[in-house]
Amino acid sequence: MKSKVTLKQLAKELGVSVSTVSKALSNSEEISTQTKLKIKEFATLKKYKPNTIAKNLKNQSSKTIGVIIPNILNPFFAKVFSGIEKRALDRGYNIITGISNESFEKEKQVMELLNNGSIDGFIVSVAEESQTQNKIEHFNDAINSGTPIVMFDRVAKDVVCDKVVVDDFESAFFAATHLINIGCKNIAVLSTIDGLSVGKLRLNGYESALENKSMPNDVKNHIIESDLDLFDEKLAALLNDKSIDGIFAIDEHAATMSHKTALKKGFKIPDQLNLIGFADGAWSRRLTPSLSTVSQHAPEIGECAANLLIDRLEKPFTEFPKYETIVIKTELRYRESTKR
Amino acid sequence: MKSKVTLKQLAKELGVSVSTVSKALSNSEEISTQTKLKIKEFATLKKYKPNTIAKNLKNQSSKTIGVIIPNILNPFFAKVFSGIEKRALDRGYNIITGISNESFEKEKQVMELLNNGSIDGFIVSVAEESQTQNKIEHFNDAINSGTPIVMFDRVAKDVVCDKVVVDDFESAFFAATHLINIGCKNIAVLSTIDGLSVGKLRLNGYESALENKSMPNDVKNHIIESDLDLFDEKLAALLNDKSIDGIFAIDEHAATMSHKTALKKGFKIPDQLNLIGFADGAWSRRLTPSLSTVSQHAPEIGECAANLLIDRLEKPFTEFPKYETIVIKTELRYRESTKR
DNA sequence: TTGAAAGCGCTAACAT
DNA sequence: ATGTTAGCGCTTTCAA
Repeated sequence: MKSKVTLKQLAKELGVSVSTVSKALSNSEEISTQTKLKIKEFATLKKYKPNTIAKNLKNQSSKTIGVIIPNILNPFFAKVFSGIEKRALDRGYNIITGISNESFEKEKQVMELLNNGSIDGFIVSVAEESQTQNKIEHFNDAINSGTPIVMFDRVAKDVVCDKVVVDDFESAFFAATHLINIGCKNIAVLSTIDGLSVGKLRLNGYESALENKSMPNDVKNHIIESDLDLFDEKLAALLNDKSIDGIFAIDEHAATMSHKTALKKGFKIPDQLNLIGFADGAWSRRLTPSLSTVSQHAPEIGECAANLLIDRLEKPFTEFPKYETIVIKTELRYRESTKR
Repeated sequence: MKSKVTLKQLAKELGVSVSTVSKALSNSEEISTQTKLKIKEFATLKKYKPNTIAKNLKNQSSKTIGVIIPNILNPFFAKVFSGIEKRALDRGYNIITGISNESFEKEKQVMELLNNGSIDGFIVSVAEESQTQNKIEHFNDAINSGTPIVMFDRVAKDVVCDKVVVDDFESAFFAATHLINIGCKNIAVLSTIDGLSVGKLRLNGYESALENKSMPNDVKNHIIESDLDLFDEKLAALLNDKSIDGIFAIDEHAATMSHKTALKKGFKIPDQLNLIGFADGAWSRRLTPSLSTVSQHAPEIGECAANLLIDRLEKPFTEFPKYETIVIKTELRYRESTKR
């Protein structure tokens, strides 16, 4: 049953030394063509598979990347994850996954668990708790122990490492400007993620857009509330005001709930009310009317992060580390929830 | 920078032997309390972390599970995945992830890549291509090489291993019966996954429900079409028939599209048309009206699969392997798309 | 061209 | 109570 063939066994059965087999299989010049041939044939016959763990121990590297994300059910992270996986596999790396569930403790626990030879580097999107409380020692610990980190989307500004982000400010600015351009006079902005860096940036982008167009930035049109039940209540109250003609939703929950609540309150979308949200899931297309969104090119973010990390891993240590922050452009997807 | 402390270093600096340090850190009875204390203190001071790779090589086990899923963007798989991750972490295992993208080649490639000591066992949901073409050698290869597999949801019936499935037949039977009970006379059934085992079972369940209630099983009300564009066309054509008063959607695409198309065609849901679909994503709640679904308890499936695998891994080889197939019960979630 | 031997970091049986 | 030694599977220098 357990058949695991080793170099040693091959060597014994062939009557040669272990090192000869090793060299032959790695196509070394030192070995004669015939022995190489013979050994290789025998190895395939025996279904020999080199044991990666042993190889890794030898090389002091695992060819594995630890990916730590807050929540795999969030389609944005799921998409980034696929991007990472794809790129990593292409470049010969495996992915070990940890899900922080937005918890600092879990994030820290998983990172410590993995940072012991299991992985060569981390790709991380910071847990909400770590970000709001600015807990970053565990990141610095990893970096100081020689394990590079690439952060994406939710980035800790005080950690010095490579980063991949989206132009949150600009895309919010652009989206809000679009609402103004199609004629909205009374735009509401909704956020349940003001604790996160990206949430703040998006809100700022919205405010700048209003200012830029000399529109009043009326705080009664703001719902900034991270308690989701409370958020839903406030939203229902706000939408009793039928003069609201535009909504900019900064996160998925806000986008979903404003779509649902507006329909329930009898708004015609997009005739009376135009709706744009930050969203990545397929569900934004599935809604009726479908939702216009700011798309973050999640798969590219993942591929980019994987490239950054692997580049750094494969760069000799002598080269001076210049950390980069790469900004991925977003795209406004015009669907049925906004007027043309 | 690269600080990686080893047992050897600790031993040297403390002037004791490597094995003393090893034993002390693993709290061996053999070592005196004071030396243990001294060594432990020093180890924490030096931030010693045992190298898992070395430990794994020694133990001939990696405490890692390879999870191969067709598509992480599918919320069902994402949920199962979280379940696996949660359970595995609790039981001290890591997860290495491979995404097959429904491709047989990729599935095979990833499995071969990992089955070399990197992982102790696999949890797999079979790629569509492997399932439709019944390609299963790569599974048997893994099993024969001593690596156990647990399959979930999409299961290869000819592979002998532990399995976790949902009672697809019964849940479809139950859902269709519910449609009949609330008064539907002219029910359509929609599937884009008739190539998959689960698709066939669900269709059978639907048919049995009709038969059981002596309803005509009219094939013109069937759309069984895996080409999605073609499916959408056929669906639009079908819904010109305003006498359709119930839809049973066997997969996510069918559920989504029937909701969207029915609204577009002017059906009042649920007054004129009752809709039930197999679905797991949060999006089914987000639709207006929200979608009644057959929920598959995805996280439990994941936890169950992880438990099965780890149980088998930790069972001594002497015990005779009795393979199990565990059936997880589904649940019908009544939402706004069906009459009460 | 081939083989012997050391070593990656750790554990554990076996001395002392 | 502590140390010596061998070995997990592989690579790689060095010797033959």
